[in-house]
Amino acid sequence: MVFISDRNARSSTRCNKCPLRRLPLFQNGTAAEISFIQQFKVGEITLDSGAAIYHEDAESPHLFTILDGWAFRFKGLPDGRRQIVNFALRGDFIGLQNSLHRNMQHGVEALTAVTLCVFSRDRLFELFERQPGLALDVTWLSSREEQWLDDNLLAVGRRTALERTAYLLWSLFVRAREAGLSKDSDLELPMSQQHLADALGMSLVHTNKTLKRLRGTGAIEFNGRSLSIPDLPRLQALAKAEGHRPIAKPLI
Amino acid sequence: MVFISDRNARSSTRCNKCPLRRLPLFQNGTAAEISFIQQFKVGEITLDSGAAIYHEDAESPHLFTILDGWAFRFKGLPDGRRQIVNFALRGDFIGLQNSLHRNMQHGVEALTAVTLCVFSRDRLFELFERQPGLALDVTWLSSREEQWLDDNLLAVGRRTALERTAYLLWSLFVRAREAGLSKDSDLELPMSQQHLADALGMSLVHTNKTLKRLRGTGAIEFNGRSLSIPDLPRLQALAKAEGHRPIAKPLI
DNA sequence: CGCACGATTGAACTTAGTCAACTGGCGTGG
DNA sequence: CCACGCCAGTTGACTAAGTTCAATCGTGCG
Repeated sequence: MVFISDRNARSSTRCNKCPLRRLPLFQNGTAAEISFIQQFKVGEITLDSGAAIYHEDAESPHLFTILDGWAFRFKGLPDGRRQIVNFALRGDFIGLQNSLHRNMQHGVEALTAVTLCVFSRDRLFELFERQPGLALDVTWLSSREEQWLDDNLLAVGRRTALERTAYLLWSLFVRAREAGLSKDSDLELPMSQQHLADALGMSLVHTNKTLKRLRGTGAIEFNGRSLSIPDLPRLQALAKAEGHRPIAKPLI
Repeated sequence: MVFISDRNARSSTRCNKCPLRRLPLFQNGTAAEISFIQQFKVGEITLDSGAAIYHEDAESPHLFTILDGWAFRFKGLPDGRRQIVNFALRGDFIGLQNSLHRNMQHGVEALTAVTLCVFSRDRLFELFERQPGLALDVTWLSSREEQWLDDNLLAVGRRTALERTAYLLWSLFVRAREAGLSKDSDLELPMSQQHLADALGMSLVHTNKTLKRLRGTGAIEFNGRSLSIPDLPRLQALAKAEGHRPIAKPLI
């Protein structure tokens, strides 16, 4: 499924020149760490929109960091119902679960064309042995992902449709802005309303109507896939979201 | 808040004699690892049912493994709505998020009286430096917790009330059985219907009615807090759950 | 006994899902 | 160029699911 690009064909991004690390969102990392990450990196891969990064029940020998593009993680029920569990964008590390657990039972799909840094699962233990700081970073990332899931679970389980939709758009905007993907209060979202519905745990029709209602509040403008948020605090209030404190995250 | 028992007052359980490790659910661990865990362990603490293990916004210097009893992890909205994000029982490691992230934003509460092994957050890095195998175990546990959250999110977002309730009881039973807490097909559950409702993302009334409907299918018997599952595969089918493959987990 | 608390039930109401039709943009083949 | 079909988005009407309100039941306990 996953095709690893030939490193000789086109040289992949050097970790010490990684464009992501320049963002304030990410920690600097020591020279030794960056050099280790470079060795840990097996190559780079580009996938088209809609391609499977992980299949829902296959095992994978790779871990990835998203260098560019959007993806989403999902789980499905046998009859086709699907829940998008989280979105992932550049800088996000994915695949820990798939690598650590035989039966991963969740899929990851490219939402746009994506470029991924590819790491070898087999060398993960080596990373833990030789770079305890990086190992702690991996764990940090894992536990932050867990926090996101907590947030999403709270949203899906206890927020009303309007709050939940506001929350999703608010959190996507905040994350995208940190990743340098927004211009002022504008953001180009890559997902269809069906994707949003699958993330919200609502039907497509109801998602559509809720978006309309949300537009009606004036908190957002949203036509096609262009989101604009004239009053972020108000959207946050509608979402009943707590303030967001930016923290520099590790980048692997 | 948290009171650490005096190790001199009453000797705490020795890790090399930990009663949990005898369960097939847990990996054996090498002598060196167990001895390190013993040093990592600061003490033991017993809390009454209803006590806060972590507050919803305080920072804590400790990590815990549940030695005995049940707890639950939850997140709340300002107006009092609450989502139980997961239940935890003996052998479960809790607090990684709270220790790694300043603003943890979720609480953990004792559901029954609980006994906890207490670890010092400050020594976590030492663990990563000196015991890469244990560090990987910590990460493994974290990513498995993440998988549970994925499952719960799928359940809350996409399963019907009946499926979702069946799923919750099924997964609680399977986990409790592995932890040696069930007798045959019987299990004493420690939580009220309000707890179940908060975990299911449903109202108390609807939870009650759904439980009645579920009893009506004959898949479960459930009076008071005694759950009995005469036909586990049928409950699993009602829950639209995939089979469960038992895997020995690390114990820290 | 009276009270507290969790469980249970019925009824009215609100929210969300389903079905079905329609719109508008965009690309392709005639 | 234009007709056509496709697909995502939009809308209304109807149905199903879930919440809220309110009352009742049962048990354990001071």
